[in-house]
Amino acid sequence: MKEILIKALRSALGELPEGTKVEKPKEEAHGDLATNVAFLLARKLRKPPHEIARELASRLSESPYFKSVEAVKGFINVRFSEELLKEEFSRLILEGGHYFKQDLGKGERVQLEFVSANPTGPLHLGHGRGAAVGDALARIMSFLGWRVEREYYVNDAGRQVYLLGLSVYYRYLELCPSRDERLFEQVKQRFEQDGYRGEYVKELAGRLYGLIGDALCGSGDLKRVKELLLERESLPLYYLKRYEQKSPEELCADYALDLMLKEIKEDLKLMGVEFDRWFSERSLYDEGLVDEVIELLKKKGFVYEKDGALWLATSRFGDDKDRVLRRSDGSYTYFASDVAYHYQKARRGYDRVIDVWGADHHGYVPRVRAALKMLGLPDGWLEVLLVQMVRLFRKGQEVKMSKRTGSFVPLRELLNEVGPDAVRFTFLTKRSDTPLDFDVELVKEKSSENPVFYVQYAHARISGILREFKKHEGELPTYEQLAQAVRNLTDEEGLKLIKEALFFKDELAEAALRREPHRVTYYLIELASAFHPYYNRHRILGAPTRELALARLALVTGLREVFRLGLNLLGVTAPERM
RNA sequence: GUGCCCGUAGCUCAGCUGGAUAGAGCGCGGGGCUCCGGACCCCGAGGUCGGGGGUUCGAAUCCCCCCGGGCACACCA
Repeated sequence: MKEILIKALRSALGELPEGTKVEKPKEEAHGDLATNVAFLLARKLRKPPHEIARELASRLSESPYFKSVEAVKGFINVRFSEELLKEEFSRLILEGGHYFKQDLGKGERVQLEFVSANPTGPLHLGHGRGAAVGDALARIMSFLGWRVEREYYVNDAGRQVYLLGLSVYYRYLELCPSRDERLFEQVKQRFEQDGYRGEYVKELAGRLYGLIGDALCGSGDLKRVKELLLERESLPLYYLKRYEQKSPEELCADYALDLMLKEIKEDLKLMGVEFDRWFSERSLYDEGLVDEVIELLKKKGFVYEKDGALWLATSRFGDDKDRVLRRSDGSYTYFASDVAYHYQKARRGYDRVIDVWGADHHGYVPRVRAALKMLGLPDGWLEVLLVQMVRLFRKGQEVKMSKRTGSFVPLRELLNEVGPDAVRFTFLTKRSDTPLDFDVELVKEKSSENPVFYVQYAHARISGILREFKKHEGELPTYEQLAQAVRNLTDEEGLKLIKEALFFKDELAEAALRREPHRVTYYLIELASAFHPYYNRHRILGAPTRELALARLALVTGLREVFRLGLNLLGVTAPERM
């Protein structure tokens, strides 16, 4: 819709001045669209804005696209002509959701990395938010012409993974009657310092014990362990491949990783989120990429040694201080693998990379950006979308979440109780950089009052109308017939609905360009809250004349396309009945 | 202490690359189909947009200061 006005302005003015805006006015009285060009031209033309506006308005009013063009206090307010609206809407009926396609991405290859939670525990609410936002954005962007790849970065290396292994090992030993007590005490001590205390660790240990019995209780017969696992467990066993020189802790870690990752994949699948690629951090080490990138940075002169550690001079590119790549004990930091990871992404040839991170990682942004700059990547190449924390409430009481202490609400629990649609939609009713208070009880109890149902209901209701028509007449009109029938729509409110529906195109574009999927959510709620009153006031099938009935049928058919596409892009189902 | 995010109706939040009279849902009070789906609709009450300065034709929106909350500030992630 905006495009139509912009084109008209261009043909009247040529190049539009910097800062030209076309927007939907808040006030309906100010037309369908308004523009500020007159203000911007005032200085250059040395004429008062209202005068320019008046001249421009009279020129624009010649266009058949507009019913009216008014100049008010310097603004130019236009209203689309009925013919244009109906014509566009006919196209929408004929083309379906495809009508809203636009090639904004121009085939740009963009990688979207999101969730990427450590596989050291089940996904919780915060991860769910990241999943909802990342996936919706992926859907929206790929609909609008970007070539999007979804990726999950698996942190399967490093200290956290070791601690997971340690924790499982400890819980496992607890279960062993024949354990070596001295060994147990030693493990216990380490566990009590840094271990993961969640219930799920006990479950992992219990399952392991069920599989391998006492095999790891003493000095540990690793070969026997592996045989038992292979024999009895149907896991991907990706991590258990090279077990020979591993410690019991490492073996436990690998077992836990396989299992956790499987769980995580199931959680996400339950939510309707699928990734194109699960990228293993370990593989970066295995393939020598960490060393390679450090070597490269060394050559460029950004790496130095101090206190036995290897540092990257990130402060030269906007970071607060330099960062360690390799500790004095020879181990690598997560930062090192992260740099390698992004280096690897760059080598894959993406035009752009979008990382969706939890806001608690925001301090991390400058150092990664600095490293990318050193590697010669352009400034805008990496976009980081920070998703704010989800604060969890139960009956008005905040529940502090921590994997270590094991107190958190698993995503799975919420998905089971509330349903994926409500969960996803709820996460997308907030701008992602606003912290979100999530009262579990409230969402559970109020589930029927959740706005998601309001929107889905609109879709189901229309579907019901179509069913009804079919029941009486045997068959629905063809899309061609409906596209024609739109012309006979006479009521003012129906035309307003048509207009609202067509504006989806602009809202979608905005959502994609600004990386703000929640705009789609709000749009849909608004469209639904325009549709429901209409339904209540106007009979569709029972309209005074058959002509009008068909026209209204065409109207709701087009609306249904919008609801269906919109919900779809949010990853929410559009049910035929509820 | 330093940096980032947030502060809008009783609650949860939109609106923020400046635009015309600040919105929605929930909650609260009152009402509505003999009819295509009542998970709906209609009416109402409810605001110093945290506070104060500044920028300009115009500020919830941009800048500065202050207050309040969150997060981050490791050779942890």
